[in-house]
Amino acid sequence: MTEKDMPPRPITDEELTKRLRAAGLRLTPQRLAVYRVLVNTNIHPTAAQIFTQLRERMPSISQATVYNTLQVLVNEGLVHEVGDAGDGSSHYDADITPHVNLVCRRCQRITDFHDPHIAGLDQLVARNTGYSLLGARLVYYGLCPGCQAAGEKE
Amino acid sequence: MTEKDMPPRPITDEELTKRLRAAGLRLTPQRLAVYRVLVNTNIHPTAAQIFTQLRERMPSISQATVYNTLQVLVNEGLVHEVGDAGDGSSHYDADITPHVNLVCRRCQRITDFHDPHIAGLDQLVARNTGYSLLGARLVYYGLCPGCQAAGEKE
DNA sequence: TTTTGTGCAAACGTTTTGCAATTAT
DNA sequence: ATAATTGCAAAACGTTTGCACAAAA
Repeated sequence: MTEKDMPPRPITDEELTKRLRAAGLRLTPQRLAVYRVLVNTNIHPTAAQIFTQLRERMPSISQATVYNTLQVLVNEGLVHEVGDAGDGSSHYDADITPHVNLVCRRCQRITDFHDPHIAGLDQLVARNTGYSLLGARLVYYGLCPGCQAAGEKE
Repeated sequence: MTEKDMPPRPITDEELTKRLRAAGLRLTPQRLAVYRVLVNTNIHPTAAQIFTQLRERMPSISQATVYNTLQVLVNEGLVHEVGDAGDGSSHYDADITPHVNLVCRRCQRITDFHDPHIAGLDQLVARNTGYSLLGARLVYYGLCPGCQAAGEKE
């Protein structure tokens, strides 16, 4: 078993708190909750999905707070905005390492693809364009393997 | 003078018509006009910008037609949707060759960056994810050289 | 105590839709 | 002829904002 197959060490609230503080943000229960949802999911949720999920355990939270908080987290670089996945609303990702997002046009699911070459692209762009880069949004659209198989049957 | 420095051969209506027909689309003056605007600009306009520009020479065109047409062109793969550039609306690009879009967070301008490695990334993703790819949206955010210089003065 | 964030509701701007008239094939 | 596209207006949708109150520093 190699390292990449190991289950990820769960990220503690302590760690998340540290990151929020390091970004110069005030620590509110809402902020921590939004960030925690995003860190512990792999579905790349929308603001509305985060709001719905949080409301169960935090019934007083408002939609505006979720939107505002996401804006703050994105501004501080703690979270990436993946953008629209074809459903009209923006999706978010707490994985801020260089990687590609894959959007399936059929099942609308978003997955990650990590590869060392992607950091290389970042460097290539920075070196050749003169931009000082603040972030990237690398998204491919297509049909995931499952939906390709399903498509053949119909 | 190398080929990449040569002025691009202007794209004729004939050529655009051929592409629309090849995609199985009916040829309407509105469709050709929207496509022509997109092919002949490098500003990666929004639907609203295209609408405003077209209205000068085609006063009867409606906003809905521009939106519908863009949807059709994107669906047929003739045009790429770059997405939101931080201004709340979606930008479009008639250059469908593999390339990166650079969005300046300060002046909001979008430019293209072409490099052979980008087609390589497409292949890498296709090979390693099992997706059948339909399109890509590769966007970097940052400060363009001009805005970096301007920023230092303020 | 001062500053920042929250929650609510209303507002905003972009994009989509229903439908009758028009146009492309 | 018939099937698709247009234009208009209205609607829908995601997102943002103003403001009074609450909470964090």
